[in-house]
Amino acid sequence: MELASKYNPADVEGKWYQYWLDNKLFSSKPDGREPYTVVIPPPNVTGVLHMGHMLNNTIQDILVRRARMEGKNACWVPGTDHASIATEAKVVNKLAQEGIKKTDLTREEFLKHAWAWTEEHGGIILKQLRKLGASCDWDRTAFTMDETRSKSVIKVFVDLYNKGLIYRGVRMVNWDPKALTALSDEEVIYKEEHSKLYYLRYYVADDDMSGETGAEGEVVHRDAQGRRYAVVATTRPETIMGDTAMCINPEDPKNQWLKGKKVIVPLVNRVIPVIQDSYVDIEFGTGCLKVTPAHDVNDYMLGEKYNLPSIDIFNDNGTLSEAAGLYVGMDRFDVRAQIEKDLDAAGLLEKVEAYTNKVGFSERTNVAIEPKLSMQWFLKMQHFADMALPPVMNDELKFYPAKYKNTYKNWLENIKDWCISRQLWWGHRIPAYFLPEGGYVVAETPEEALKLAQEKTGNTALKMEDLRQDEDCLDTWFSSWLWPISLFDGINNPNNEEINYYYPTSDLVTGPDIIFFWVARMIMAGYEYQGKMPFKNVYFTGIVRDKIGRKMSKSLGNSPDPLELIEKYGADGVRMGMMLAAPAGNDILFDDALCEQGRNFNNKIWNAFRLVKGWNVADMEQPEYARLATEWFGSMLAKTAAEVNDLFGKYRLSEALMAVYKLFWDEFSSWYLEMVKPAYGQPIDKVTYEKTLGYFDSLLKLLHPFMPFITEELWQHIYDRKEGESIMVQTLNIPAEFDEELINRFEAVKEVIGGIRTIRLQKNIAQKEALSLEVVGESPVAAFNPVIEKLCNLSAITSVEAKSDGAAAFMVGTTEYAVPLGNLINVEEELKKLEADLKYQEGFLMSVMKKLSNEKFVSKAPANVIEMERKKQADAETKIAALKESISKLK
RNA sequence: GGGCGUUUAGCUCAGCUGGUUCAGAGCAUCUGCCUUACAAGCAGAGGGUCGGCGGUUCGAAUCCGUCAACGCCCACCA
Repeated sequence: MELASKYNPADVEGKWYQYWLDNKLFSSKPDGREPYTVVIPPPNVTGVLHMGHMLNNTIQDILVRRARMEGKNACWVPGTDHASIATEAKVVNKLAQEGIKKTDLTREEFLKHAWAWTEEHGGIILKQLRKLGASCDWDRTAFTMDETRSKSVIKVFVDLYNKGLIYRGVRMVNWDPKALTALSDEEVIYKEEHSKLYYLRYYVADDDMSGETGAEGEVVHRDAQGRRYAVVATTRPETIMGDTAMCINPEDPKNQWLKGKKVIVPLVNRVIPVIQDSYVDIEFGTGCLKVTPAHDVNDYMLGEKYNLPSIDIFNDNGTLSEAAGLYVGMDRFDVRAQIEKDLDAAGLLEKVEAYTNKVGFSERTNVAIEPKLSMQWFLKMQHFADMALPPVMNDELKFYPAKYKNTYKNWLENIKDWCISRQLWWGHRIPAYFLPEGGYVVAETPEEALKLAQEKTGNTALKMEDLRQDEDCLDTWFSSWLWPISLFDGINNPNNEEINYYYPTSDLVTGPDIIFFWVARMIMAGYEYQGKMPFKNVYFTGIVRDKIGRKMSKSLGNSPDPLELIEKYGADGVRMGMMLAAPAGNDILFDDALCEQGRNFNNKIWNAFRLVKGWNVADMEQPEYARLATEWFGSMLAKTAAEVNDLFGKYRLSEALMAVYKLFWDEFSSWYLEMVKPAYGQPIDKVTYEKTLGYFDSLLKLLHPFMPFITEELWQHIYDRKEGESIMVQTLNIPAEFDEELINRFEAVKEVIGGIRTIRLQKNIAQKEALSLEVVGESPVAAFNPVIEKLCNLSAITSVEAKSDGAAAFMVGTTEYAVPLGNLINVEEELKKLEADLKYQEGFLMSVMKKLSNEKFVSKAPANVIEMERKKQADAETKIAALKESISKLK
């Protein structure tokens, strides 16, 4: 086989992915093996792959492939999310470009467009995941709005309604004036905004102009005519048309004079009462608060408490309604600008200050949220929170990293009811049916609804057409929270074979940004509908940032196109690049250079393979150096495999990868292969060759979860494989035992070899020129002499009483080694080096002695620590003696 | 305003319940090599008073206190 000196991913990736598909290697069916299940966090159906997906799915694939190679029945279920609000927004935009307004369409017409859009753009992202090597069972591909999932959602809604956990009511909700829908609290993002604080004059109604100076501490404002007024500070002057009261703190000395008064809303000229409540902060602004029950959560609360009228001055799209009386039809922000001018002109604006406050924005449309009173459906959450908190806190269900337990706890302990209705069409329509004479019924199908309606009203003549189904649909997350169950049809078909086998799933890999949206709610649904946790472990990935720490975003243009990266570095290279930078829970600072490192590693593996496959095998005895090498590497491999195993158990994937990387590059390529490599043109013995292939095979298996493509390619060529065989379904069968002692001894051998190499480098002696090595006394690693001779091109290693004159010496442990160099040696340089070493050793000895002569140390420190110090002392003394001797000899 | 986390080499990070020369790894840098697997490589080397201060201890990167910087989450101050 002819092999290029560079690995070309494009030649192999497509081929092997197709091979895996053709041989159904990703598919999983329940059987007698232990299941390993992962459900994908479903990406938006019309989304495209970005770096966050790359990271997330690389991790999932690594875990899944690893589990598969551990002999488990691995099942990774893919799918997409209908992403109600995001997709509807896209469709609305697209229609708008074609000159079609959503409001001109019927629900059915709009949904037709939405489905067409979904079919056109849907699933692209899943195709892209294949390029990455994702080993999903594609036959199971699901969609949150496909038939099975939709039925599950409706069934759950009805069930929860019947359990009394879902209710309908008018509440203050987060209103998105662009998407024209209510949002849950979690969908609102608060951002700091530089705005203004407006101080407005509220004149006292029917003022008798009394109280000339006011009482102690009172602050009474008067205009030029002597009329009294209160000053109210607000960030939202455009809402004054909705004012139905002014509120002061009864304890506020400044405003005592306002008690029992009525004031006039500026411009509007409506007379409103002054109420008193301790909610008002005396210190803030003037201590006077305008109360707009329809447009502020706190004001709403005051309105309820004091039975104030509520005037909704906004239309759903954020323009002012007829009820406002002024500025009707204008946008809320235009009104703010205009009303400032008008108030000023009317002499009703006391002053304006710069002010920074937090404003809620819609997560999806990024417009400022308008608190709005409206009729919505809610899910009571306390019941769910009570179930979902303990298993996480007591680590039955583990979070990696564990710090997110705190976040989780905090949310659950302050849980609020979940607003689950959305004023959208793209989604699961709420199965509530309104009766002609008022009231409603909730049922899974219109037929059942009719039956219920007839029962409820006692009117058997009631027809289907008389019922009107609720127009709203459900929050997207109301379907996602069932994902681990609904994927196995556990809602519609409880206790079926699949749900019993695959549930609870094993690992969930997702971002901490959706811990409330999704993770927490899946845990709730899991306990409610399966009585069990939905997954055993949650691995929270970090956020992918660019190399200087900025979030990747379209507007910054700092987000690379994953597919271009794959083209440039190969899927394996990109996967490795992602993993090198991604310790669990830390944000990852992504840099192309990391993919380059991944690509280089691929190339290294490729070339090691070229070397090994290029050898000619001869029937000859195994040389001692090769025997030693194989023995050592066998241990090294086993040890690293155990380490990797441990790291996987802790979800420290980047460290696991690094361990394998070093094993392959340093131990296998730089040490092992160099040791067993026959001289140019010479054959290799059969035993060593077979061992080497075996090691290579093991290494490929260890690497496969991280780099599926190149490992498959080489695994297929390392031996002759049958059609249908694949590395991905092999089991990792690396022996568990290893000889730690052997590994340690070999570390000393490496030091000896390093010492000789350093001498060669310093003296500029070519590798071709053979040297000899003297060991003063017995070498503790004498058994490895054949290896040292080979790697250092030594003609001999001899044991001597005293090293010869003109030898460059070095120490490994307490043993001294020397390379005779004849006249090549530079006495002065050598002395300098030895003296520097001596100085260090003496200093070190001094610090050890200081400890040992400290009575408190000797009396309080544990015996083994003292023992260690004594050994340090002895070793240092030996070294010092040897160094001194070398120095005196040179002199 | 509350809570959590981070701070170790130029960069990204590891150092678990204090004690093997514990100050580490990868990358980057520097030096020497186109040695017939690989220059996307090989062989070497340099580089940090472990954020500051104080304390506990025979002994602190590690434990405690405090300060600082940064990051994240939660919260109704108009």
